Amino acid sequence: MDWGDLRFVLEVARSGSALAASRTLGVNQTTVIRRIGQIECDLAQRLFDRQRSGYRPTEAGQRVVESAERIEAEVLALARRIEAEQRTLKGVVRVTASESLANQLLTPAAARFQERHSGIAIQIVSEDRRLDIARGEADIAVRAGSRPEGAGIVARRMPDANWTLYCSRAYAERFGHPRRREEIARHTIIGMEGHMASLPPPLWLEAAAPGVIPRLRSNSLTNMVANLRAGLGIGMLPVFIGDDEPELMRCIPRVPELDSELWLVVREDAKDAAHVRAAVEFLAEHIRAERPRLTGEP
Amino acid sequence: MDWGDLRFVLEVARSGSALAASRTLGVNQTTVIRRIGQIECDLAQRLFDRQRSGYRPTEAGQRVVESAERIEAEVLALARRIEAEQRTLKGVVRVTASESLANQLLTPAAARFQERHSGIAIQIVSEDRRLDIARGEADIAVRAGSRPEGAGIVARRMPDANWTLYCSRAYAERFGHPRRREEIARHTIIGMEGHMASLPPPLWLEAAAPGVIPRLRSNSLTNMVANLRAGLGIGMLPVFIGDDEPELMRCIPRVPELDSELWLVVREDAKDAAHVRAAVEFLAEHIRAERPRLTGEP
DNA sequence: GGCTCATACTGCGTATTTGCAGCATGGCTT
DNA sequence: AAGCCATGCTGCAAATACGCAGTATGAGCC
Repeated sequence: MDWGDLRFVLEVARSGSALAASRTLGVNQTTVIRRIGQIECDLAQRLFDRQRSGYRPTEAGQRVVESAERIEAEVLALARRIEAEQRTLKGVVRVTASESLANQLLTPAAARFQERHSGIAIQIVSEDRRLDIARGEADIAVRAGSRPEGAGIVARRMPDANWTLYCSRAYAERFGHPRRREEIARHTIIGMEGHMASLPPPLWLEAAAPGVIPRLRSNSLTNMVANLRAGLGIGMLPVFIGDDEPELMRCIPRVPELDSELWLVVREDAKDAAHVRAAVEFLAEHIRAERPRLTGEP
Repeated sequence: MDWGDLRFVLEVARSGSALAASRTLGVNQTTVIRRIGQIECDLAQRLFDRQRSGYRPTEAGQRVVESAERIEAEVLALARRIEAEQRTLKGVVRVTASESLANQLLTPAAARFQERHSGIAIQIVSEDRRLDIARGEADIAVRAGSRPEGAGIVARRMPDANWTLYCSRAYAERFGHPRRREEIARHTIIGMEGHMASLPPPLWLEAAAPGVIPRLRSNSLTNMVANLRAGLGIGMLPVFIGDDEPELMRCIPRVPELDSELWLVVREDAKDAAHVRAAVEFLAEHIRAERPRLTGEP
């Protein structure tokens, strides 16, 4: 039995058809069918029901898929570990954060860091999914929300990022804007979607207008900014983003409960490497220096 | 990166050379070298130090080997599960026990079981290592010792198997034989080795003759019987084995502390299948009927 | 110290695998 | 209802991997 065939089983189960699987695997569709046939022969066990609409895993096939998933996780973890090690050896530091945090905090910091440490290369990566630090997808991360848990990482608390309610100046002129929590329910609310919807500030906003279902939802802060600038309603933003937009204005005074924790996360394997250490210290210093912009206080 | 190459890495690390690995893998030695070269190229990472004496894993290679070991365990578990399921579907029951238990308990029971259930095939497997029931290497096991632990199995207590001290009649005529615990130290003791050495009866014997190092040790009960019959000394045996040997005789009266627990273990996945259930019930009944032979009491 | 054995590496012919193009069929949309 | 798209399957040629035989070199043994 060839271990490599498990990868074909996994991909066919995921795609639902041999043809679709062949594309992500980068091989011909006939090859996929042949490999599936091969492993079924090796195991003397039918793993897929052949249908005109594609390949559907049998009960036994489903169990094979589950094993293949665990194997894939192991292989990916291995590849990440090796890549991370090579990165370390080459003196490269990889930093990840959400798009807005990367733009507002990482990019300026990286530029200044380069002036001082020209020998250390910095890669800034902001992807939709949270990269797995412990597995070596990145060395450093800046994360909003509660303290990151998990083995293989070290987390350091940064200044909180305060959120508040924003609308465009045009919106305020036309409709007025809420000045207190009680007035929020009379306005058009732009909600949040996805993993950010569970952060305290968006929850606070929805609680302030009970029963009101937002007609519009953003799944990223960039999109929220665009919606607010278009005058589509009122919505929550971190002050370090909202205050940067001249077309936007704060609606309500600072609410301390709307502070969101900010954490600097370092991969434990990498934290003792000299160049990672240098980057972490610099970043921590830089973010602390940005405290006024983050908290919205002097 | 081809998952199958990990198997080559694993085997080369285990064998210490590409040539030796090629034999166990059933391929040519050049193929092994080429596949190792391939995965090293894919990972852009040297995994083995080439030496005249063979391939020795580098630090990175060692980590790859550890991942490959986990993958191998997953693959083996998968293969076992599938095989166990096919066995169930074909109505085959696989029973395992140590050699002596298999001969004394399983074989006679299987013969009588066949008379009643000719449609159910019974495989009796006795291997050196304990087969992994939970992973489907067998459906039923008879185990001596403390209650078997672990997920995926159900254990049922059987009558205890009593052990006592034996010697050959020839030995007794020539040297006399101990009649009480205190007289044991004056005789030649045949000890036990390996996993059986930790069973209570052998430990009791060694404790009875403190400081005496047995000149001879057996690693199986079959071998112990042979040694005793040759008159090489005195040694412990379960009474269901010792009493069956006309050339051997008990030295001391029954000692209740020398009871060894006996457990009937069933794989949880299989225990509800009709034919497995039938075999378990029959075996339990049979072993209970053998209680006099096991305990040495009427 | 010389011998044998095991090992890694190279060149070449073969065998296996893979890709490609074409065909048939069923579901989905218009 | 009819066309379109995606899918699975088959025959043939190319690409690729494989095995074999031979060479060189170091380790272990007598």
